[in-house]
Amino acid sequence: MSDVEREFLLAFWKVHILHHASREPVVGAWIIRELARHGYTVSPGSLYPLLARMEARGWLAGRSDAALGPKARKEYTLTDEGHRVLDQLREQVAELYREVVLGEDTPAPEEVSP
Amino acid sequence: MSDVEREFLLAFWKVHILHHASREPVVGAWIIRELARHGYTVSPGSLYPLLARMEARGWLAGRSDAALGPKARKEYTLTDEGHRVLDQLREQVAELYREVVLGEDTPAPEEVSP
DNA sequence: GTTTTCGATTACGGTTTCCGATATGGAGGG
DNA sequence: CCCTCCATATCGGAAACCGTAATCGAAAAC
Repeated sequence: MSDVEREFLLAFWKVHILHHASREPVVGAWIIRELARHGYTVSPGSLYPLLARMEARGWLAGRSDAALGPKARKEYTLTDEGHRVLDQLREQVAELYREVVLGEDTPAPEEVSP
Repeated sequence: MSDVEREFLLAFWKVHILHHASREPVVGAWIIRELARHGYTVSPGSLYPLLARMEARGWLAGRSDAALGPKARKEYTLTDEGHRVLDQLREQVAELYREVVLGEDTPAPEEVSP
């Protein structure tokens, strides 16, 4: 696995999840497979509570075939609130990209050395 | 404060810290002020342990005037290992930017719908 | 028809990280 | 000597993450 600490990757994965959920429904097991394809490991015990938290926060809407019981596959889509959060995340990512990757300084009038 | 959840912001802030530390020494109190200037709040109880963890991981090198005791201001600079991690983070941020902000799909031959 | 396997999610106890308020050390000023 | 300021350290509680194992229902194998 990459040497980049998981706590960075986790945040990036979360943004990915919201991004993918904005385009088509996502499924927990699919996310696990996708991350594995990119060489990452995320266990069910980490991912499903994360999806549940995002649903609890109103960012994702989950639906499954109730006739198949509590462990039927669950599809998550982005809600309006989730879209709003994703839009803000896009701005944050763009700013991070400009500053950290492109090396542009955010114009801050009172920025001084520490 | 922004509506974007702190857990995203935290990861972005960490990247910022490493980025700034790669250019000039950073100080804990300065980071707190800078974040406050952008409307964010991070308390000492969160920041200093974070800086200590980054130092423990070998990403930051801290130095202070030992004559001033254990609570003298401490300047952190990026180590070689920290540079390596930052380089990888830049790649991750660039990829996230391409996919989530620009909307480009990463070319994945076997990518299928969930 | 029964057993086994598979896909997907849930459960659980432990670890790590975050949180905010408060405490602390030393310098500097009155 | 006391007070203020700067900067960091401390602390207990809460939240998030971790990985393994368990569980549910469908499908396949016997």
